[in-house]
Amino acid sequence: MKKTPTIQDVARHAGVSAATVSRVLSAPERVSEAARARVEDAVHETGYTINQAARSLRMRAARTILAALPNIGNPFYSTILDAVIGKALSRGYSVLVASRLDENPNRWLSNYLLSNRADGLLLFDGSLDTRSLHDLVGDGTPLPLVACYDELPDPQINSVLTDNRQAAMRAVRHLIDLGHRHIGHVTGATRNAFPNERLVGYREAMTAAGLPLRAEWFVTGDYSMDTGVAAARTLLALDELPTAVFCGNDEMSIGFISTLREAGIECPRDISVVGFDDIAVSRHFAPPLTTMRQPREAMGAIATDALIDIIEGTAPTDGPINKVLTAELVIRSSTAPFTGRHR
Amino acid sequence: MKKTPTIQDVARHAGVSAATVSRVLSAPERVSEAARARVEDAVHETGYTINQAARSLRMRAARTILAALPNIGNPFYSTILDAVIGKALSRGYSVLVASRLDENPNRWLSNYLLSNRADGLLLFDGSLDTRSLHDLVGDGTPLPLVACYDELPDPQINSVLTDNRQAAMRAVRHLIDLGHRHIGHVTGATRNAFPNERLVGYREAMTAAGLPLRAEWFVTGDYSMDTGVAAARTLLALDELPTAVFCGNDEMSIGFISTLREAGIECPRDISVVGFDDIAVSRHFAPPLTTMRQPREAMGAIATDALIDIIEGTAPTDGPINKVLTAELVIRSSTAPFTGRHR
DNA sequence: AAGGTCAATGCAATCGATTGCAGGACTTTC
DNA sequence: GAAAGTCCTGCAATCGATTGCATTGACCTT
Repeated sequence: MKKTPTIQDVARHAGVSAATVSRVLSAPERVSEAARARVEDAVHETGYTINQAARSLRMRAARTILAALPNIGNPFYSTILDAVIGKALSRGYSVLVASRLDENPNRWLSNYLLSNRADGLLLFDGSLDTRSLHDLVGDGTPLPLVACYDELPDPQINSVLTDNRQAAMRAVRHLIDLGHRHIGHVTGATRNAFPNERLVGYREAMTAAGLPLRAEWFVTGDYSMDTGVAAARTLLALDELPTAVFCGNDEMSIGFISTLREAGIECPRDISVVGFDDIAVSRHFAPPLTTMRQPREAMGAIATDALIDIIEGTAPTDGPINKVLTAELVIRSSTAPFTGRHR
Repeated sequence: MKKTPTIQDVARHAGVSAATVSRVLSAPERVSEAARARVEDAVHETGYTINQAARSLRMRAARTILAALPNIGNPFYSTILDAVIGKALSRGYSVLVASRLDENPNRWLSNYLLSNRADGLLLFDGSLDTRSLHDLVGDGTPLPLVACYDELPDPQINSVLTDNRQAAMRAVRHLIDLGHRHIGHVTGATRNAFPNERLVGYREAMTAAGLPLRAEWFVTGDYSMDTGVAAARTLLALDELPTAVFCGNDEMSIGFISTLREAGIECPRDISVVGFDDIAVSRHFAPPLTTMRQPREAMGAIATDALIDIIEGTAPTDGPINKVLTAELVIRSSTAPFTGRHR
């Protein structure tokens, strides 16, 4: 029946003013031993919890960050989000999550950020174009923002990301080292103005090894399993298959491999496949996938730390943060030495 | 440089009072055509966005719900969460996410709910015991709460869940119909006082068919792939394997099947496996998994709708909501008729 | 023309926590 | 003993939006 107690109720209980209660809670050393004890008792007795809305209004800070993801259903993002939430919690922040904001990003962003709901933005969605980002950053005081997605954004923007180009090169290099010469690529869609770094890495590795890029072995998907399936169908329609394929992520690899198998093409016997990300199932897939493991937990934690540092003004101010992480080649069973003969 | 505009700024711009601006925004029909137009222009010019903290304080409502999950990294939960976020958005609510709250649930809950950060709780985590729930519900006015997890909770608590017992029975029944008699079970841990409904369903189906429950074919995991692996190792150490196994979820099925394969036991040739949930990879796994599909999107959407109805007081008040959804048997290739001979 | 109705709008209190400023009690120092 | 300093605490303004109540004036009715 009784409403939740306010700081005034606690003050009355302890026989002090609301100001003193507030100080006990946020700067205990500025209050006498005796008063502190009485206030602490009163807090306990009344079951007081701070009203965050009032605090946010007064402090102009919500102690909340917004994580914007293209799709939480995707295990890649959900792992990162897990790390984000953990880190945010340990620093006393809550996490609001927005997903699938393809429809009206600006409405979203203002809805959350310019309205004291969230103090900063962790952006995992590369589909928001650079203009939107700049509009945000350029709006009066810069908006606390850390980008954390595949394509390299504007270096002016704070970012934490893995070196996708290097990683892709190493993945392809691995196939080349195994003796493969006919290497295809299933790319995820390039969603914004930036080049797809994994695709660029593929091209560079091929070119560096003096291998030709065959247009018919290059298929575009969207990082979903279904487009991995579609990619396999596309290749199956050809006269000649590549002996190895670098897939833009593990999900496409899974769809790709399982579709080939239905057609009698076994991996790695007939075709080697390298994926990207090392999602949870990759270890247990049949065959276990060779893949470039992205340090997802580290990504989430580092990006969150950086964002909160920016929000709290404790970040170094000499230029934007541009942290680059390195992916790790995990060799399992979806790749094997090339044993056949070309032509 | 200039701070974000307030409702006062808009009022000055439009030559009206703040009250009128507020009314234009929330009850346009109560304001004259002319004033409305001027205010709308002023809103546009100033780039005004409402300060949610102030609104929450005044309204005693945050238009935010809290989703508490055991683990977002798990694709099962992340799909539900996606639906939750979509539905919440369409009703004008934001979603705060808490994950892994095993450590100190009460601190969490008060931190979020009793402090005007969130208006209600969507609980996906069965590890919070009934006592905690009741403490919450019984605290003065009942806390808007909808539970949404595997084990059937106290019927006093609003809930949206699938009929796990029925579904488990149908899964086992499917194996029996295929001719299997030696059927094992890999169960997820029972995390609270309630019985694990999938396990109960397994037992009932077996008993109903007059089949014996062999203790050595019953293994306990925790719904992770790793415990699926462990379960397979446990069974491999036995003299005699079951010819079919019902796994408590798809992730354990995946770990289970892949580990058996390494030991030369092929699914479904040597052993049939039924999973549960129908997560995204199940379709593309090798073999594609036969499984009980839970209507995850529907679960998330219905639970969210119910919660918001409760928050807004538009829910029917005649007793708690107890919605039960039905899982669907999806037959793929991990199950096959029993062809061998027993004994 | 007086009185009544009604729509439109403004005034001012309110939500609950924070904090600059000032005052009181007490100690230190010369 | 007085001035200066220290420590603790309370007063009251403030953050920005909402809303009950009062006021205004246009228009209608008799």
